[in-house]
Amino acid sequence: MAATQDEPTNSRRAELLRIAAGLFAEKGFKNTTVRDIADASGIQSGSLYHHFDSKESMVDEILSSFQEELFGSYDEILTSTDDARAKLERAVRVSFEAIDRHRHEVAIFQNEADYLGGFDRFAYLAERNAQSRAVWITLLDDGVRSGVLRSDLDIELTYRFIRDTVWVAVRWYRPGGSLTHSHVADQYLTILLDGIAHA
Amino acid sequence: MAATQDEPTNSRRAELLRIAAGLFAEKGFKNTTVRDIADASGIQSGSLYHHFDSKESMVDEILSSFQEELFGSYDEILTSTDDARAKLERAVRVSFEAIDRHRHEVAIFQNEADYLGGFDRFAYLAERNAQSRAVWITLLDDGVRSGVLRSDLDIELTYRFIRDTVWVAVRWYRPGGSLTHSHVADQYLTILLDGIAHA
DNA sequence: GTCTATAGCCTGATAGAC
DNA sequence: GTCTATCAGGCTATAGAC
Repeated sequence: MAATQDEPTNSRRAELLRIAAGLFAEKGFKNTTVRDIADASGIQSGSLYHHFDSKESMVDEILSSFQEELFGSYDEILTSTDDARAKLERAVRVSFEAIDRHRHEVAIFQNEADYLGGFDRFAYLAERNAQSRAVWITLLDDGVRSGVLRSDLDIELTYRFIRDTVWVAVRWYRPGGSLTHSHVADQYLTILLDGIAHA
Repeated sequence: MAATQDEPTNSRRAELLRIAAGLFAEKGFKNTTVRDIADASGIQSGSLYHHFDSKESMVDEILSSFQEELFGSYDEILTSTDDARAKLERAVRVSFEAIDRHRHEVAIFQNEADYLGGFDRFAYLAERNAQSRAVWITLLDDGVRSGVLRSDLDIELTYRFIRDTVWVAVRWYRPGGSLTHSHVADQYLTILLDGIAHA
């Protein structure tokens, strides 16, 4: 996992990571060259290595700091005193919010986790995946137990459907467009909880 | 779009495409080298060029022939005399069946369509995307009009949720595993139509 | 902190022998 | 139809000047 630095001379570094994240999200990690990143930053490729060890270090820092923030939000929900349905709704809303605020990071994780996960350095991605599964399964189990959710659900499949549908929205959601993240979350929760069939 | 050849001396070509499709699906198109494909086929990389013009031609042939088959199935559903709900269910089932029978092709389309779509040669991918949207929007509109589906749905968002959730299953579905494609389709249709909340 | 220059490797594709 | 050998270009990363 990447080291988190303090803030003094940090702004240039952060700016470069922001630019790299946009390119990684748009074109893919392997498909983005250090020259692409340098061009977009207005410097030469060699100069990037004054700031970062390697291209891998860049994506590592992008992903690990994002994950830290996201799982902080999940933990807050799990330890709250809300009922099962409210927790589930909050988890969905927090996820769409993350897409709104960190779409590059989400896209990179969605597209590259499988590939990067093959390297020792990125083993934490698989751990985060397991942690995320644990969060959703807990929420769903609580929902069924408390009678908020139908008891005939295949919990594992339901988890996969929710996870996939929520995160894959990063492919088309654009912050600042005509759709707000909360409208998308509203519509999604309506469909998820009550279905699309006429009652 | 790639030329479709007749069947006489075709089996070696088809075998090589099958191997390439597996690698493209697993590691990504850009990330799979012609040497990878050659190694997996037990030949040298130079020999591949006796069968194919380029790596691009290989993925072109893989994708275009798959799309042809898939859209044939959609057309059958659209022109059938089923009612709106049955058509929607059939479209979902046909899609999960496609994941079962052609998961490499589906995975490649899901992962690479954005990147490949940038080349003239792959412009048909965007057309197929628009065609697919037209199919689903038609089915949903018919559903609302005939009273089978709720009238307060945001049709465009509903379409995206269905499309995404169905196709993204290719990331975890494995043919021959403990889950059958029809079980997955059943569970998915239950959630989609009636929701996960206790009635 | 950025530049120029380049090492060392991997890539897609070609040419000609068998 | 497959092999060997190779070209030309692109890649990450490094070294040293400024």
